[in-house]
Amino acid sequence: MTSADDPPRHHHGNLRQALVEAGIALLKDGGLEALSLRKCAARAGVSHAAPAHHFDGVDGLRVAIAEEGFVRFRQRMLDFADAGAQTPRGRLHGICKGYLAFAREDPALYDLIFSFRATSRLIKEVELNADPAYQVLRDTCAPLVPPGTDPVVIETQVWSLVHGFALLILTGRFGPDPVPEDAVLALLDRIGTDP
Amino acid sequence: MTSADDPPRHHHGNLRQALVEAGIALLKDGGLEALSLRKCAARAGVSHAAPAHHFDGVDGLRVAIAEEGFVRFRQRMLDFADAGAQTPRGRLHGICKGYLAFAREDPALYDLIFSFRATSRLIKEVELNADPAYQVLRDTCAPLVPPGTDPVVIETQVWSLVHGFALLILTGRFGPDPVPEDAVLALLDRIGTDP
DNA sequence: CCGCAATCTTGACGCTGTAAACTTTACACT
DNA sequence: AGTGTAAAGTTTACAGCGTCAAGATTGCGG
Repeated sequence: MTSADDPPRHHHGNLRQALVEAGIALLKDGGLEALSLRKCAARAGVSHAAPAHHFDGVDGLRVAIAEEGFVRFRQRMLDFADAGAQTPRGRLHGICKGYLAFAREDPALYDLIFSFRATSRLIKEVELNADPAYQVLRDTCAPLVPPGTDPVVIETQVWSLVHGFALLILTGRFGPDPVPEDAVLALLDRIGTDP
Repeated sequence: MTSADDPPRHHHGNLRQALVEAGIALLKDGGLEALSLRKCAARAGVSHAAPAHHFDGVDGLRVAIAEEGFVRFRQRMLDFADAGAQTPRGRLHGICKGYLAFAREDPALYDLIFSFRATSRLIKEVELNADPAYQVLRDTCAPLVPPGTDPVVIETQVWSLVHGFALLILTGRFGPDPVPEDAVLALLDRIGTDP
């Protein structure tokens, strides 16, 4: 358990970080299936077994990459929220646009961070890393929750809508046609309002 | 069935179908990562290279399993739609419940059919197999499209919402808590209505 | 200065997908 | 009926993968 500001310790400067970045690069130009321990090791200039000293197998590497992925995911949402209108609705539009931007800019990394299933033994650790990103969504939804309504209702509606839309884009459902993003934003605007 | 010491048969009754079913069984009890050509072959009682005569590599097998998966997916939606109230809203509730039922009953198969990305060279073939299932959703949405509205808007809203919710369930986002399905159905009921 | 633990390397094993060469079966044609 | 050919299945082989064990290297604390 090394903290972030430890000085570079042994042979390689910071192999763990180098391996994570190598993995992110592999994802970016080869998709989910291109990610492998041996290729990360090769890209970092170390032997194929070196990563074993930093991660618990390939699953450990995937968790570590997801940790970094969630950091970037959260930042992308905040970037867009801060850039738009500083109203509750404005910020909600922002995080949704950031959500979609991240999915489009780095689809394989997006796939990776959402590739862990409830049945996985890793899910607890992943959720810990994911929580700061989810908190951004919760905080943005909070001002829009009508009195007497469970916040989970609003969060689930927003989240399902945007997450589903992002996945449909990634699966190519809309082809080369202009993506009906306005349809999603229109429905988003009705969440939390009185019918 | 063949007994143990039969000479090698060079014509399996319908090996292709047997391999697809073996693959679906593998998915069901081992998840996406448990699927392999060699295990399918072993389960079908055939040598490891036999599948090559029926599928174009492991990707071909995945496409073939997805084809069968979409058939079952479509049927599950129709089952639920036919079982509920025979009104436009009633049928919409039905297909959404069927959608979620399928995802919960066979999560790995659900993962598989939505695992193909827009950048894949297989996407055209997969979309062809997927279209009958998507058509069910389009047909169900059709009566709910307000005059002057592009049907794609309504379809995208319904689809994004339900697809996103199904994925969030699979990723374990709601934990062992009762899943806020009512929240999604409530928003679903507002799609296609005047604000 | 010495010992030790962390780090990295090498080598090996089993599993995977894939290709090539071979054998057996089914069927169409003369 | 006999034959030739294509389809279907087997065997063998090879490269890439994750993983483990054992050995080498490094840096730090006693």
